Amino acid sequence: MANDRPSNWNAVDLLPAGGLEGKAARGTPLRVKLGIDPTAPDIHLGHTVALGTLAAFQEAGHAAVLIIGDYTARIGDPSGRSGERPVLSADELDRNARSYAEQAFKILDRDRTEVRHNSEWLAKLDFAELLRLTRTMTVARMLKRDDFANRMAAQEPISVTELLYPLVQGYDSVAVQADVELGGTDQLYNLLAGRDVMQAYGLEPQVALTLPILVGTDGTERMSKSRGNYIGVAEPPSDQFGKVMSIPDSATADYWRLCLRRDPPELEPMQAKLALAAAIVTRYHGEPAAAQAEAHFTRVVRERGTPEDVPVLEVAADTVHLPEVLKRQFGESTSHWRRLIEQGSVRVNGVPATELNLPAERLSDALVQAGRRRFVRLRLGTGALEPRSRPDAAGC
RNA sequence: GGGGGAGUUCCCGAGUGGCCAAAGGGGACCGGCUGUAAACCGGUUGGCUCCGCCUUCGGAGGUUCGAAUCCUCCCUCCCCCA
Repeated sequence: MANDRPSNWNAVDLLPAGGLEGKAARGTPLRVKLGIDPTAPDIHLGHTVALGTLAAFQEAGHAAVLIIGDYTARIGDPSGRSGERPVLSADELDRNARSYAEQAFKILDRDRTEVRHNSEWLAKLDFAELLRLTRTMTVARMLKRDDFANRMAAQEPISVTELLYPLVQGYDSVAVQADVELGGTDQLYNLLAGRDVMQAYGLEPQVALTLPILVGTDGTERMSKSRGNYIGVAEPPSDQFGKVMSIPDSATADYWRLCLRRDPPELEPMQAKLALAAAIVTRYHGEPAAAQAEAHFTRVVRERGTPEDVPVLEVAADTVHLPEVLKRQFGESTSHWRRLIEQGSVRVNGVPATELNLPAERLSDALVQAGRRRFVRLRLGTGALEPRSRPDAAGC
């Protein structure tokens, strides 16, 4: 049936040829593995490409095995890396692991997903077993892969631990007896190494299915938290909407296919992107939230209006130092806000601010806008702006 | 174990005694324009009680009127030979 066709899986590679059909012919549900290392607290749309395919296998009646790489994260996957990954603390990894699984269920069917943490078997792996594992691979084969070859050429460090990564990932496949493993195209090497490891352990090698890499909001680099070009599945609706709108037009079609597993609609670029943003927000927050996010976008970004909900900040009755107020509300430094005020991009009640201090009489209920999208309403109160204001009773 | 090289502001990367808060690029932010938080063009990009002051160039000392730049020791990393 149509569901079993690779086109439905967004697959780039499906190796070996015919392998999947062969396994499917057994008639029993396949065990489809996807591993995610909890290196950051949130899942973003980049992760959802493979998760979506895993969900598609689920729908087709196969078994989804989601591996939270709480142990492999300690090694650091070298795939696509130009340098070593920073190692997170055990606490952080635990926290991340929890939120990962939770967020993954926005895509997967919770009741039909087998979630495993690879610490379950890797923590018990003893040295003899590790040695057995390392004999399945040669250094020459390892160093042939692009990531390492490039780093060698650039005289950059490669740790022995990193070399171990593909083997350990392969060991995961042994542990869960995977029939198929999913991963981005950058995972091809690891997925194939898994085949060798399985064979060495007397198992039928898994089928490797690779998926396209989703570009981030910049439209060129792969989506990743560390590059700051990501759209998180747990982000607030209006942020998701805005971020989707910020992707280049050229990326919209891919987003439709990879994030939503749908064909892009035949619309003008702007309309297609608006529809995409709405569809993505709907998926993760529901339709009402999507409608609100779109309204917010239209109002604030397209029409340059004021949002419906503006946060209120209490300030003391003394003259208010604008940079300090902005720093309080939005972070950054007072120097940063000074610069923006100089550039005329901070408005008080719609008028560009020319002075740094705001006299008390102009302060009451003042709407302060910093740049296009940041707003705060000031309200007189006891909220003393340290350190320049003295403790006074006048405020009450 | 021996020899060589490197650590600069968010990132990459110039800078080898004062003209350095430190070139250039990337990123980010702001502005213009626009169909968007796209594209394109322009500006900004250490901090502060901000036209002056303070803190930065792996760390700690030292030389000097003055050091990212010179000296000493230490830490980290890379390469080559073994």
